[in-house]
Amino acid sequence: MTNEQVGDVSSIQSTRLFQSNYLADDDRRALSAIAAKARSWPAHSDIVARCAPVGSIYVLTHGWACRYKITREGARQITGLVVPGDMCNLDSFLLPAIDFGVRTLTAATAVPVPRDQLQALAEKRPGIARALTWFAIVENAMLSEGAVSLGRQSAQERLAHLFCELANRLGNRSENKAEFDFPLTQEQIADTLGLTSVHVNRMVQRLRAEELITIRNHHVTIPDMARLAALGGFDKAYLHLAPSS
Amino acid sequence: MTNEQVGDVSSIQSTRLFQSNYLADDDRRALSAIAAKARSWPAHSDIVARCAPVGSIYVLTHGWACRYKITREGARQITGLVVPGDMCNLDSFLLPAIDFGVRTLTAATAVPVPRDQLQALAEKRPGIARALTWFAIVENAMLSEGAVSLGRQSAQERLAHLFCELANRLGNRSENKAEFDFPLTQEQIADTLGLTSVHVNRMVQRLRAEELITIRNHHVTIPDMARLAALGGFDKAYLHLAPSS
DNA sequence: CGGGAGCTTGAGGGAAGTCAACCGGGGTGG
DNA sequence: CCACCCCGGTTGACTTCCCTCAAGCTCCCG
Repeated sequence: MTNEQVGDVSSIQSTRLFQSNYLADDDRRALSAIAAKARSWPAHSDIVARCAPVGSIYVLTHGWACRYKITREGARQITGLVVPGDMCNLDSFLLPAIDFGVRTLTAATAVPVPRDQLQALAEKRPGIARALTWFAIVENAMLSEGAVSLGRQSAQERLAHLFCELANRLGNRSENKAEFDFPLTQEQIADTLGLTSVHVNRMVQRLRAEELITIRNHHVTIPDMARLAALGGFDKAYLHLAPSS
Repeated sequence: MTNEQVGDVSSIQSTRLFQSNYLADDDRRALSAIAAKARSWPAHSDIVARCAPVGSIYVLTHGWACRYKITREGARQITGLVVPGDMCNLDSFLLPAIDFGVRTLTAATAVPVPRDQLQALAEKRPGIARALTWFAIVENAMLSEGAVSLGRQSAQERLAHLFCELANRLGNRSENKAEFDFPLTQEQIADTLGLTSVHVNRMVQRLRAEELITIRNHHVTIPDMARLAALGGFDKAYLHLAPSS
């Protein structure tokens, strides 16, 4: 509930791309003009299948999704969580097929933006080109931080880091507290953090025992962001959020 | 030796950015015009310090470098290896300061491209804007693949994957064999793969024992790429190389 | 009320980490 | 020109974090 955007009409206007500082008003109008009709998916279905040709960039307006890859042995690694306002497959802007899949974690709605038209727009409107580059760079920064987490942090630290990141990305922090709807199962958390669901379970319990987080009804509460951030070695600088949040 | 580019004059012309298919001839001329004089660094020195303001993108022409972060506890994670032809800090195109450091691994030379001028160029020349976005997207793909490796592969698999990636990026494969100069210490490999140097040592020995790689005098030989790729679950698709290589 | 997905718990094992010592070669300085 | 030093590679013993397998539980939903 708390992180429902009131008045969200499932349109491109509610997305970070649209709200980018790099866009002028007529850039926004042009973008609105090429956005296709919003489409919805049930939970656990592919928005974009791995290596399939894709003609659109999907901008998520409702629900959660993830980018993921499957190893030969069948293990899954989630390489990025996609929350409302994010682009699912920015890479499709220049790549006709992407080597990862995008799958919904909940029922979700996304606005397709046709690649050809977006490319044409970027050609004529430097603001749009720059906004896209900006998002690619920020995605880069998140992946780099993820590499540090996967490579050099313990399971507990990774969990703390993940919850801190989401609290910031979802943007409903108030002072030192935060809470947000959180639809992931422990198995999906495991696939994000490079762990097993069993171990995630034990570590979540430990975080609970230390009163660092509460998870109930798919809703996370963080009573003391500073303490959780300290545990997870979290510094939001890499998210490059607008100063307001 | 084998991967020296003969005739490399330490200029921007030898870099992947310059050779991008997205650039027209006059884009290339404009790019050459704003590139500053090449600068050299000794081994193990910062090209860009973490969080320091940076006014240029550095395009590496000689030697190796890496992007890295240090955790609170002092552990290092290398988030990307930078080889000749690569950009060290593409992120600086839009970010006035980056939250990672770029450090040379060997003596190295790079060409600084002033950010302001590059931005102005991208504004007027869509080809340049698109080339930059392209590189950001490919960097993204490499980081995503790295996440899979860090999250879901064993030490041996990660090593095999790393050597396969480098063999492809350095572009001197011939049929099923590959060899290239490789300046990293085992500790630096460890920092790349999220391991310790002791464990890297043991696993490298195992790869050697199975005749999958030879390392001598900072030179790697891979007698059977297919076998190493199979071990590392490596598929070069994510590198989005030009079809020629 | 039954079924299933997801959470929880336990026992045991294995991959990788830690600590510590030794080796070996290339560079430096006396 | 040789001795020394230091960095990087190697090896061994021990530890620990996380995985695996397996079973039981809880809650939601039909």
